[in-house]
Amino acid sequence: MQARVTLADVARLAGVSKASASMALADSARVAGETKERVRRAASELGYVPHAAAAALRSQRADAIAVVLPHVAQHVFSHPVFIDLLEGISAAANELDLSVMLSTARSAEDETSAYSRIIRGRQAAGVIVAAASVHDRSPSDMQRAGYPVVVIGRLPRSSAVASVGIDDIGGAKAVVRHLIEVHGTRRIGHVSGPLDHQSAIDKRDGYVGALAQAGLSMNPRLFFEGDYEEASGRRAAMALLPHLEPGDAIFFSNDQMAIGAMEEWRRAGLRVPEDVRVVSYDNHPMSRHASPPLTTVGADMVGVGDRALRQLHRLIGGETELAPIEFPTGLIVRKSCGCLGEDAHG
Amino acid sequence: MQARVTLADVARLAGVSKASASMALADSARVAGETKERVRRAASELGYVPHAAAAALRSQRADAIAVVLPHVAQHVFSHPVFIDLLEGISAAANELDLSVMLSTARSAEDETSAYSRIIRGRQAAGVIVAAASVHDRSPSDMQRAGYPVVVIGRLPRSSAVASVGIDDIGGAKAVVRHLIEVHGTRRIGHVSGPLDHQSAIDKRDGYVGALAQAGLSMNPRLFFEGDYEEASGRRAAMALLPHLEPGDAIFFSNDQMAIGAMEEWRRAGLRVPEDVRVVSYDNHPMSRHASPPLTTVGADMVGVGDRALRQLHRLIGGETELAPIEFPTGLIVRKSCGCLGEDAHG
DNA sequence: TTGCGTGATCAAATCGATTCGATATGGGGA
DNA sequence: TCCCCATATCGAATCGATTTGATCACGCAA
Repeated sequence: MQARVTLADVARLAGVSKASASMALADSARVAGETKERVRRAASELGYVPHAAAAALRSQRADAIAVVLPHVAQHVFSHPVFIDLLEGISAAANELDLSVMLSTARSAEDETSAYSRIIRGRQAAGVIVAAASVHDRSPSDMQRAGYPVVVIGRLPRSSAVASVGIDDIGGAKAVVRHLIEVHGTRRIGHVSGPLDHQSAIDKRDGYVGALAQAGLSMNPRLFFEGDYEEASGRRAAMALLPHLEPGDAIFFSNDQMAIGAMEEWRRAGLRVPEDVRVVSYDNHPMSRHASPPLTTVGADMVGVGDRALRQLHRLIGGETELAPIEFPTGLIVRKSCGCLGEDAHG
Repeated sequence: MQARVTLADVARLAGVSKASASMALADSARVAGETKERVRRAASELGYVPHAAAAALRSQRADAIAVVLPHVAQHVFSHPVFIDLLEGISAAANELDLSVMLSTARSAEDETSAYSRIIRGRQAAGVIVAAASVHDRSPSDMQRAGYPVVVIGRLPRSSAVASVGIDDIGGAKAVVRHLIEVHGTRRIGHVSGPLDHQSAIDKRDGYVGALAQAGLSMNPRLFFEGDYEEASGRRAAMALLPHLEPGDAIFFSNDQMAIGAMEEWRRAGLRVPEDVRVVSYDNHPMSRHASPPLTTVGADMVGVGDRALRQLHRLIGGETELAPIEFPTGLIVRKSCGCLGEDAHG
């Protein structure tokens, strides 16, 4: 392994002091333009790469941010959604010259220790927390302690933590309204996500709201609390089956549960959408290939990741009191609701 | 933000010097047991968390590793596969008290700069590179420069870089042999991945090998080089269509292309597996829900990630000349090959 | 010619932990 | 009683960059 090139080497080659070299590379106004040029040339000639730890130590700031995925979130974000988030975060981080640390915690203790190690050890200047449960106090604790935190997902209005979320209420409303207005459906059931998660709460609220606006009310027999996993969709399918009447529709709070349920129903001889209409949420890549292709609700998760990182960057930069950001959703109409126009190809 | 607790504070509370405190927390044999205990108590009482940058600077080693996903790999690993890898890496890293940095590069220049920033800046003690192209020199360059590198994916035998891969040759052979031996198929085509990637090369070689062993040879009209994306599966479907004869089979080198192709064929009135048998590779979650469910080849990608991290850890620890590791694959028989036994549920 | 102001450069302190040669302490043997 | 050795602890140097008060050089005005 070749010897490290240090700032002292660069300074020596450029014929200036370490101080000037450092300031030159930081493009400070205190050094003359000609000197800057000379230092920069020396640096690139030697292939100088600053030692991140040394810089971080002296300047007391890290050029990395952490993405924390609490274990409770592992199934809240579907894989593709999480990849999109990471992609958005990572691209924005590249642009802002920040490194991204990934921290997945498997248990609750791991979680606190991961938080501590990363934040208090100053490995990262701030944290993006993905999909915390509404009971999770860590984000607000950390924020109160003065650490920059951005939560991905909508937060209860009372929270003071910066967040970048999705308008799940609006998304759910839109897809339920589609059932009511386009298909004239009047009995609409719901398979929710785990109701200690804001996303699940919001989708349920949107669903209830859309019903109410149409003068309908929800039928408790057509409600099932799932956990976003496919298996719970299958369970929901069986639980709802005895109460389904011709022309009913079910709104699943994610695609995976809808897909599991549809397979279960097909096995039971039920046809979608002829016997029961189905709509869902997430626009998971799989939803396009389901049979029938799912009518669902999507959002720009890459954009969410991007904005989350930028918000965090502003917090790190000293800004405070950032208003929550909420991304809009888009209705993706396919066949499972009873619309025939679009093919799986679309 | 509360003031940082530093090692000096801990030492003061414990009534020892910084030196002893440091050695106590590192569980060194040079400090007495009773002292260790006192220091540990003081540390936990104050909530001491060591400053990672300071430790890294002095000891000249980082407690983080980097996962680099070159831009060329973005579509080589499907999302679920990549998530599994990350999960394995991340879990093992937690266990070994290492942090994980994620670096995705969008362009080739970004790539070198990302490598440099992370490695030469000593942010990470080593790197796991996912799915480099066979033309990518960076891994071996870095390895030659003395940096610990583990590549995920099989490498050409000549390479001296540590790797953790999948036995794609064996996997491809197994699934093609299934077509030959169980279904008696004699005309078997192949839609490969991009042939500058080892995984694509290996699957093609496995396919050719299985044919040869059965005394069959490949028909060039039934070959198509795709790029692992669904759209290229669709293109392959159209390109192969005119040359398909009843009873033919096509081996797709990943599930996404197979799914795209099957949809295209269905639209053209072709039935799978009645008119054309289909097998593929990856055991993507979607493959189970395809219609018909895909017969495919899977591997333990979480395990691969885990082993990759552990190999890297050994390299960092000074071991050298680690033999390449190759994970076995498993054949997952569903309906697309013509087998009827298993249902999508399985 | 001298003095002063300004912009460029420099030397030295600093960040927080680790490391190692030096020192203190205490017990056992002569 | 005295000395020596082993063991436990300590002081100070160190990692590499950043930062800031101090110094230097130079040009211009008096």
